[in-house]
Order: sequence, then structure tokens, then C-alpha cells
Amino acid sequence: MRTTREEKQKTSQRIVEGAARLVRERGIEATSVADVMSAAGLTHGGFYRHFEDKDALMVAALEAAFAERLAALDERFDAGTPAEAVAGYQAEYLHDGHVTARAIACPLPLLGGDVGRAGDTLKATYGASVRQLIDSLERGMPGSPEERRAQAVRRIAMLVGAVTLARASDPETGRMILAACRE
Amino acid sequence: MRTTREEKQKTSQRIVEGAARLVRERGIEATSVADVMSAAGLTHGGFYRHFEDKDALMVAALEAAFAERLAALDERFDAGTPAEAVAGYQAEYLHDGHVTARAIACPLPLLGGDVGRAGDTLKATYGASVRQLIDSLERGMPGSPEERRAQAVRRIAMLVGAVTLARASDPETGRMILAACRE
DNA sequence: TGTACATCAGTGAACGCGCGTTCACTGATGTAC
DNA sequence: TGTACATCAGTGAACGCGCGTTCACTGATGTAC
Repeated sequence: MRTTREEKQKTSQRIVEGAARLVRERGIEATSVADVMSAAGLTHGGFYRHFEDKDALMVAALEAAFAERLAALDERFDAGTPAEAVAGYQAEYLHDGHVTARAIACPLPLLGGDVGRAGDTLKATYGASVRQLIDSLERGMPGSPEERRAQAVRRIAMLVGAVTLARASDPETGRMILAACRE
Repeated sequence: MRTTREEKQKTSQRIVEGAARLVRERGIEATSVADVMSAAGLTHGGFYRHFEDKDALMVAALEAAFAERLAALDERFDAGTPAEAVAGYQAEYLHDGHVTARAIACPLPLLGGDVGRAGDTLKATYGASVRQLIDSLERGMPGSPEERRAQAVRRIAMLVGAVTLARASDPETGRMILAACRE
């Protein structure tokens, strides 16, 4: 039953990608190792040939989910002016599609609460993701260099807060929140 | 072992108050009925004399946690000008003490993710809380009536986002986020 | 007001279930010669 | 290049555990007369 090194690596990738989707849909606690493995077409026993424990998988899943999002933002920066990139990112972020499609949405609002209660490793990964997003977004903010950084942080905070509130509210309240934050 | 109607009501209150603390510290899934009952000095079996199920308790706990916070905000409005009330609320919200003391902190960032994955009843309760907070805060915002409402929503979104991000990040990143949002 | 009975708050054992993790096993891959 | 052996990816049963919920039971409270 042993497989190639190459195949093993692909399997690891499949596990992480499935976990990155499932954890965004269900949260950390409700994402079981067995479900992740079965999403990758495997049985649960083999999990520990790929990861030390569930926590290590969650770190990899958060990194993968965030990398996806950051790549999409980088494409916006390549395609237009920095200001356009930020405006487009914000519009998509506050759009109903992003709020609804949790499996492929930004992990910051989806997992913020969960990671806040988790261990230092996961928090370090989350914090590093936030810093990367700040570094990207500040390129498209107006003002002096120091102002831009603080403005990027406040912008991200508003986006994350708006989506968090909209998802946790009844649909009508949710739509009202998103509309108000679109300006 | 039957107790007075009056005592039963006090017991219910004690259960809800304990649940309101525990759920903010641990999240919905990690808050067990047995732990809540034992925090109230009871055993788990009696829980169903007070609540239909765990979900009903969570609704009551979210309402209680939010009522606490709204009462504190109302006191600020009674004590000074509306603008001062909002400024004081925001300063306390972004202060390290509020970020750390989860058991008595604002439930919106703490439970946003959890409620986003929960049922309609819990979402309706959460949405009603958000609307109450908007109604309170907009009294202290500048600008025309319509502008004030949208501004209150954006302000709340930024506060909730900032605290969510700060809690889920490593301490250094967390402090940086809070500092940037304090302006 | 007193009495007899019904109600029910609270207890603690028990239920079925899903969880993370471990383990003996398999057979194909990797490696040493 | 070919062969013999070691490694290990993946399987599926099993582990101990905690979960939400149910239930028979208790004895004090509530109620009907």
C-alpha cells in the first residue's frame, strides 16, 4: 500500500486544501480529522503519516486559505493602480457572494474567534497573515507612509468586522451592515 | 428536593450568568451544559427543568452578555455628552483590558464566528443586539441623521474587527492593531 | 387553617455518539549491495 | 542491472473520553378541598 514520495506530497496537499475549505465552513472544533481525510478520499488512520496532530493541520490549513486570498489581491495590484486594487478588493469583500461562500472566503473573519481561543502557534500564523495583508493593502492607501499603514489596519479591521457582524446577524441586518460599510 | 418558584427563577438567572461568562471564554461548542450547571452549583441533570436545550441557553446567554454591555454604554450617555460617551466606549473597547478579559467582554467579536455557523434563532438574537448597539452609538456620531447611522455601523465594524484581529494574533501584532485603530 | 395529593426542582446513572489518537497489519516503494 | 531487505503510506479496528440528552427517583413545594 505504500505510495511514491511524489504521490505522498500530492496527498498532503489534497488534505490541506480540503481542510482549508472545511475549517472555513465549520470552524476548527467542528472540523474532524476523519471528515478532512474522507474529503481527500482517504481513511482517518493515515492522517498521522502527514501531520503531527490536528493542530498542525489547522496551521497548514490557515496558511493555505490565506495564501489563496493574498494571491488574488496580488493579481489586483498587477492589473491596475494600487487605489483600484484596494477598492476592488474592498468591494468584493463586502459583496454578498464573499459573505455567503464561506469555503473560499477570507479566513480572518471566519476563524478569528476560534484562533483567539487557540494556542500560540495558530495565533502566530494568524498574526503573520494579518501583517502580510497590511503590507499589501497599505500600498493602495493615500497619505504619508506612517498614515498609510495605520489606515490600512483600520480598513482591514472594518472589513473583518463588517463581514463578521453580517454573517452572525439575520439576513436583513446583515445586508444593512454591508451596505453601510460600502459607503 | 423541589424548591420555591422564586428560587427557581434565581437559579435560572445564575445558570444564564455563568453561561454568559463561560461562552465568552470558550465559545459555544466548548461550553458544555455540565460545566455551566456546575458553575451554578448544580448537577447537569436539572438543566432541562430550565431550558429546552443547549441552544435556548445560548440565546439567553448572548442576550445577558449583550445587555450588560449595553447598560454600561447607557451609563456613559447619562454621564456626559454623546460624543464623550462614544469616545469613552471606543477607548475602553480598544484597551488591552477589554481584549484580555473575555468573560466580561463584548460578545460581538467573541461569538461572531460561532453565531455565523449557528441557527436562525441565535442569528436573530445577535442581529437584534447589533441593531441596539447601532441605535445607541449613532446618538454620538457627527453629521446628518442618515450619515450618522452609516457612520455608527462603520465604527462598530472597525471596533469588532480590531478586537477580533488583535485577539487572534500574536501579542505584538495585536498591540499594533489596537494602537492603529485608536488613531 | 389543615390535610391529602399532585407537581416538579434537582440528582446521578445511563444512553448513543463522535471525537483525536494509537496500533497491528498490508503490500508497494525505496535502498543497499 | 538484479535481488533482498527495510521502510512506510494507507487501512480499519480499537482506545478512552466528553458530549447532549433522557430517565427513574427524592422529597419539598404547590394546590384543591
